[in-house]
Amino acid sequence: MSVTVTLPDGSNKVLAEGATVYDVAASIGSGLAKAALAGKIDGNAVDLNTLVKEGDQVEIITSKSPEALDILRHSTAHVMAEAMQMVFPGAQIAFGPQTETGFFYDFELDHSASTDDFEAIEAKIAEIVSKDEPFVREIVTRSQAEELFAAQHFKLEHVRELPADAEISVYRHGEFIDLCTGPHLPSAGKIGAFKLMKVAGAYWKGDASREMLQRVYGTAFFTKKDLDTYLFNIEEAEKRDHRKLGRELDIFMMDELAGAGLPLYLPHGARIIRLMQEWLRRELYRRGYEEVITPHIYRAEVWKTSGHYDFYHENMYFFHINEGTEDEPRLSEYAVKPMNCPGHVLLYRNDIHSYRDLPIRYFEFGTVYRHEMSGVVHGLLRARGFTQDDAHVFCRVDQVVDEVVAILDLADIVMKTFGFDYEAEISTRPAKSIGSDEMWEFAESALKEACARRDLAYEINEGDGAFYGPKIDIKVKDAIGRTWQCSTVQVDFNFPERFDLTYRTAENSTERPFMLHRALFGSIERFLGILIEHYAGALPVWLSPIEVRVIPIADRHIEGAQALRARLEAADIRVEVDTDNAPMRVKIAKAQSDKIPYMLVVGDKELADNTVSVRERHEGDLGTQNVDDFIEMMKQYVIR
RNA sequence: GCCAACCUAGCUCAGUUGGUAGAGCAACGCACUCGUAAUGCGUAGGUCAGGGGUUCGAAUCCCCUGGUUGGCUCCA
Repeated sequence: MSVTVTLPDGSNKVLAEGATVYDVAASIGSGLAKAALAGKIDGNAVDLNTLVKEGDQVEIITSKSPEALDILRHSTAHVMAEAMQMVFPGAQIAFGPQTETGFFYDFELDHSASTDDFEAIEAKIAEIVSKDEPFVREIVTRSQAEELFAAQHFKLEHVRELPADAEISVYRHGEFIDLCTGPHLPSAGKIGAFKLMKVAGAYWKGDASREMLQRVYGTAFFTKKDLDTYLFNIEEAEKRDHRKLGRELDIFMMDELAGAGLPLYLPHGARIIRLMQEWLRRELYRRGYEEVITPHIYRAEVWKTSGHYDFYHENMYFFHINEGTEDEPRLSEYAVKPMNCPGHVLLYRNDIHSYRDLPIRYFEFGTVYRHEMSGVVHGLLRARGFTQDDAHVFCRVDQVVDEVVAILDLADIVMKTFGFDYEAEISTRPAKSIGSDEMWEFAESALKEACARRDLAYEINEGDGAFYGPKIDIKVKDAIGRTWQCSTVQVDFNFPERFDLTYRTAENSTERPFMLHRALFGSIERFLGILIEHYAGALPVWLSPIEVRVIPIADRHIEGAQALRARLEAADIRVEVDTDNAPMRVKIAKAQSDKIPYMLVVGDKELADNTVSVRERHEGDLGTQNVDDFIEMMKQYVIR
């Protein structure tokens, strides 16, 4: 008997009797294969003829397939668990999947493992790999599984939670046996290169109330060369880390005296943030937004009305102040705002609104403070104090879709302007929520309709909405492929209700408006952090804190350089002069590492005939230009 | 908040088994006055994150606090 399988190139291949997927793989020049047939076969040395009928389509995965690396890494995780049990006798094993960049395995150990143990563990792994023993799949009954894992309480717990009809498969590798659905490499020798990366803590089943396990991260590749490339890329990514560049380019700093997650902006950083705001403010004014300014602190009553006092208490900064006398104290409680909504809601409530006034769009560059848990702060990307480009749109039911479309439109302009690709997600009603079914249904379909109207593809994030309404999130892809949540559009049923917001209809009745929250940058600081990494610090000219640096060749050219600076400043160009007593090429090198877009070299020649020698940071020497021509060229970078 | 590691000059980092600190860059001074990615010489700079303990002696070992990093959890 023989079967026909389909190979990766689309051609068919007839399998001889008794062939295994690995025979197929070998015959097409690959050492790794996985045959998948309705989930019944995986990449082990299974005799295809026992499982595949004539005419079945069998997919063969070779080491060139995208899935292959996942399989390799998951197999490496097994080998690592095997090694860990030798280095740490009695280790309890939990789960060990592959990840985007490698794999991990969770353990419960008598003594904490640390990176100091990596050498010993890696040596064991290498030893196991060199033995090149096969991974063998077995199907077992539930009672067999319970017996096999009698000494592994996490595995045992997992076996007992498997549904009654589940097929239970285990993989043996040498002495090591693991509960696992597979697939795996044919044998451990296929692991070409591996490296343990770091240790971390992780809760069993991701549940903070369960055991804290030790998670060991590693990565693996088919070849040493691939591993080296990966490690090199990590180094490159570290070079563009916004925390490193933020310090090198004088953008922001942190001081432990100030407190965690509280960045201080140096002049360059402040400049960039103001440029971002200046640009956005113009776009918003053109689209019917009105800028407002609201307090940074409010009496606790505001937060009791909004619900934050109960729901968000542990993330807020509260303080008390004596508004009485020393003898007769009268304590008032205040909190620093963790969001801007209440201010805008109070502004709306200040007046009676007609249906004709809507939509009302209030925006604010609102700095908020959230006491994030100590373990989560991360440079500018997750800070405790940050500024949102926050806006709230109060509108009628018939305006919701149009408003959301307009917001998506603007989000698209923002992302294109800053050079980002993005993806959209719609988050729907969570288990714990307020509002009627009709409201949720209306809001969710309004968001979907808006996306459809803009031809914006989106994923659905089931049950991940806020308790007060559904939302569209826009995630930005940065230069190294990571995604960050930035823009958000949310429908809110909570605030209009709690603050009793109303408007008068054409029939002179009272109606409750819809309230949309929206932010485009999200947090300006987070957006800046992503920008810095995206451009490796070389921000677009229009956002560069210094656009031009004038470089006098010798000391006698400094005076002329200062005169040139004055001319450029008069044309609103952000310019400075390098007056250091250093050779010109040293000044050039300095300007390059400062990522200054344009360097203007001036010496005897230039000063004599009113020209500049222009050097662009990426293009290099552009030759000589008239000063007036250069000023004219720079006009394109003015925000207008 | 949890797990682990880390904190030495402004920055990047050395500092062997405990014997009371070092380099490069930056800064400052002098010389050089230079044509597109780093000129030479010199000077100064540190309660080794802070506090407590062990010890004849602590950057080094132990404890506490703060901060940082990587994860987990969280992210109205």
